[in-house]
Parts: sequence; structure tokens; C-alpha cells
Amino acid sequence: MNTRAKKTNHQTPCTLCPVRQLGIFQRLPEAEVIKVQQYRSGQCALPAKTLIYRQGEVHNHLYTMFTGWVMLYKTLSNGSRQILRYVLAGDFLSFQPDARVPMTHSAQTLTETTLCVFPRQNLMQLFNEHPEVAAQITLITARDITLSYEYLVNIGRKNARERLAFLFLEIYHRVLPQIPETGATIAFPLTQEDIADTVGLTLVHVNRTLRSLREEGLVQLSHHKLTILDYPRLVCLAGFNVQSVMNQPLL
Amino acid sequence: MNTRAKKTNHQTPCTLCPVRQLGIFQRLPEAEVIKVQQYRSGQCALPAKTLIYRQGEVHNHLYTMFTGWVMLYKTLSNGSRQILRYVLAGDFLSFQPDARVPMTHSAQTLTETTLCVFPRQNLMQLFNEHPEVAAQITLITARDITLSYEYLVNIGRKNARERLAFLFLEIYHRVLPQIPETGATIAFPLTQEDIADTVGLTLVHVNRTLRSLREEGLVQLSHHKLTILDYPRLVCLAGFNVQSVMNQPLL
DNA sequence: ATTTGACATTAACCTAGGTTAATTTCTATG
DNA sequence: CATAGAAATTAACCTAGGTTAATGTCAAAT
Repeated sequence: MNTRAKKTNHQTPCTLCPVRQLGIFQRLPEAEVIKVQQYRSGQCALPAKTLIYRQGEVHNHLYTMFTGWVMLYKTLSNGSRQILRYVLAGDFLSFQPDARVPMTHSAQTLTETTLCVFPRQNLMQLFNEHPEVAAQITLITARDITLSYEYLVNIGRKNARERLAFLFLEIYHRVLPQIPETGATIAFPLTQEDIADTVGLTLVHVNRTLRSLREEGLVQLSHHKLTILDYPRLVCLAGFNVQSVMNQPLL
Repeated sequence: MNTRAKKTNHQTPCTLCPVRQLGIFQRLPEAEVIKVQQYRSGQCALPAKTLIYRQGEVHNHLYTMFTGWVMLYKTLSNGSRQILRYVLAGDFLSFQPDARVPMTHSAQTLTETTLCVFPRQNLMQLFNEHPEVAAQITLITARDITLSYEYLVNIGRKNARERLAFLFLEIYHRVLPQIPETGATIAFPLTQEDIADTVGLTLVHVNRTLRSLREEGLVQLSHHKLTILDYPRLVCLAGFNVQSVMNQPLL
């Protein structure tokens, strides 16, 4: 967990950034190392399983995902964990209302990850100078809420098979924004325990449910590869709607 | 449901608005009637149980709650319902990334409600002219996500008693931002079915759980009045944290 | 090539919460 | 004040998913 962040040798220009609309962001001269709060350059590369920030601690940076997978989660006093969201290329990270208030959740990399770092202090200045960026941030945040609401429905009102189907479709469409062909495969770095903590089940029941989905020829998940076998039936089972999962255009 | 919105006789000046930070908003010459899309003045009063907008339909207005209770919810194809959030005085309503995309959830009044209406078209203009407002909107949105994440934990990783305890504390603190004395009572317009659809249980089990909480002297809920009997034990049971529920100051 | 620890898999058993359905308040309305 | 519909309450029974625990598989590290 104490691994140092590495400044990437090759600094991608923001014009090539997956978050193109945020290209107005100035590259910043410094970044940070996890936890230790040490400054580095505008992009930083983190190994898998690195804690980016921890629930209950103050954190003063904003990030944009360049590559990799990050999960946001909360830990309860009884030790259980609820995963809130997976952060993928182009997504925002660590946006909370007040910089002085401790983070209400933790963030950890699932895979090797490259982040773009923005010190939080400049945020108000940025809003003043670039209202389009402010609007963009607001829209992205609104999208995040929409997704979060989908998660609420998923956990609150669906059974195990429906919950997994939804999660797979959500992730698929965020990784590859297209309708999958039969047999389409993506990398899927979550463990079955991660899946369980995302959809509000136990890992044992996730395993049972995965078998059931596999036996019915809906999806195949093994060795961290996810294959969509029957997209239409999966969409129907999950009650899935692409809109709720994708970033929307500007208003 | 087709009830007309009434233009309130007495138009409260924005300076007296519960959402003080949004005082920069111009009062607008027109507002709207529900669904029918008919325009009225800047504030409108709605009776209880009125649909403000419906999931799947395009909706072109933004609202601020002046008084009353509104719930946001999604309906599934199997007929079940997940309530996403209760909107109280000072909160935002109907903010979605793209005005052209149909709403992903519905909004309905629980009580008599007064809303302040802002046509969505002016939003980008507003961002340009008043970056402080943009920042404020962004912060409120960020707070909404924080709350939504609490709901995820509540539904995904807590048992029935914990879920209800959390909901009661959340609502209490949003209605009356203070630590309740023993015996403190607030109006609580939700039915047991509403509670069930909020916390991912059935109404029968909500009723059982309410009895259990009452018998242990934690809370009393009857005739739409909620009484907090043992705040400390309730906080402990719910794993409740006030920060996650309240609006934060400006950054 | 082995070891080690993290993941995945399965089975047996159990319980929190769901289902159904009947009965009892409320509360709004004429 | 009578009545009807909505909301609350309760009981009996049931099942989806949880718990525990044993075993198997895989990939990184020596």
C-alpha cells in the first residue's frame, strides 16, 4: 500500500486525453504520491491495489483517469464493504463538496493506473476562468448520480441474477461503448468478492449465480475475462438501459 | 395527477429563499404546469401526490424546493419501485446531464409543495455569467452523490433495523439540522410502503421492524409523526454520520 | 519446480426477510 | 355520521440468499 507513485516518463498532452472536453485544464507542474501527500508531476502511474485516498482522511487533489481501473468503496464498522462505483478512463475521482471535510469513501486501484492530477485549490479559479469546464464537471457529476441511482435500483429491487447481468452490461458498455457481438470479450479485473461487494451479495452466492448464468449461455467469466454470450437476453434480464451508464453530450 | 399548478399569490423574494446561495438566480417571468408544459410564474404551488415529471419523458425545467416534500423514484418493468431520494426545502430537482434525453426517474410530491422554476435553456448562460452559482450547483450535486452513496451502503450492506434507523436519522437531520433531544418529533409524510421502497424491503417487514424499534424505545412512528426516543443508540445502530447528509459550506 | 497465498468452487445447513392473506385502523368525503 | 378507500397490523408459511467450512486451482515468488 505504501508504494510510491511513479511520474510517467511519457506525459500525454491533454489534447490526446480521453477526457477531451477537459482539455482546457492546464497541465500542472506537480502531482502527488498516495497517502504520503508528496508532490510529483501532472500525470502519475500507480500499480494495482494502491490506495489513492482513504475514507476519513482529508485529501486535496482531484483526478482524472487516464488509463486503468479504480474502485470507490465505503467500509462499515462491522468490517463489511460496499463498492460504490468503478472509475474508468475519462472519469472523475475524489470530487467532494468541501476540501476540508474528510473523504466519505476510499479509492483503490484494481489494475495499473495512470491518473491526471489537479490540485483542488485551483478549482474556484478554474470555475471563474472557464465556465465551460464548470458546466462539464457538473454534467459528469450528474451522470455519476444517474449511475448511482441505477445501482440503488439494482441492489434494492432486483434478484441476484438480475444484479449480475446489470453489472456486466454496465461495465461492458463503459469499457467499449458499443453493442457487443456474441462472444465479445473484455478484460474484467474484479474478483468475485468485488462483484459481491458491488451488488450487495456474498461471494458464495455470486459464485452460484455466475454458474447459473454460464449454464444458461448468457455470460462467461473466468480468468478475469468477461464474455457476453447472449446480449439481448442479458439486457432483458437486467432491465438495462444504455443511457443511464454513458456520459451524455453537452447540454 | 392532472391537477393544475397554482401560481402562488405571494411570491417570496429570492433573498428570503432557503437556498440563499442561489439568490443570484433571476426570478423568471414564467413557470410551468406539470406535464401539460403550460407556463406560469416563477413559483408554483402543487398539491400532495402530484407528478412533477415522469421517467421516460423529456422535461425542460429545473426546480428548487421552496417548501414541502418530493420523492424521486424509478419504476421497474415488473412494477416495483425504488425511491432514490427525498427532496426537501433548498434542494435541487430534475438536474440531468442532457436536456434532450428523457428523465431517468420520476418526481412526485408527498405533501403540498412550492417550487421555484428555472427554464433549463438559461443554464449555460447562467454558468457563464455567474461562476459562483455554477460552483454552488456543482457542490450541491456532489452532496447528492454523497447521500446516494450512503443509500447504497444502507441497502447493500445493512439489515432491516439498521436501514430504518439510518433513514430516520437522515430525514431528521435534513428537516431539522440539529441533534434531537429525547422525544423530539417531526412531521414524517412517508407511508410504510414508501419506507419499504426506499430501503429495499417489503412493507410487511418494515412494519415488523418498526414494531421492534418501538418496543426497544428507539423511535416512535405513528400518524405521520416521527419521534426520536434514543438518539445515541439510533446513531450507533445506523452507523450514521451527519456529514454525509448535510449540505457542506463552499469550498 | 515448489511453495504460498489469493481466488474460485461446492455442499450442507440456516435465517432474515419475502409472500399471502385476513383484519383492523385511519381519514377523507358526501 | 356513514362509508369507502387507503394505510397499518398481524400471523403462517416459504425461499432467496447467507453462513460455514472443506477443497480445488492458479499465478507470483523463491
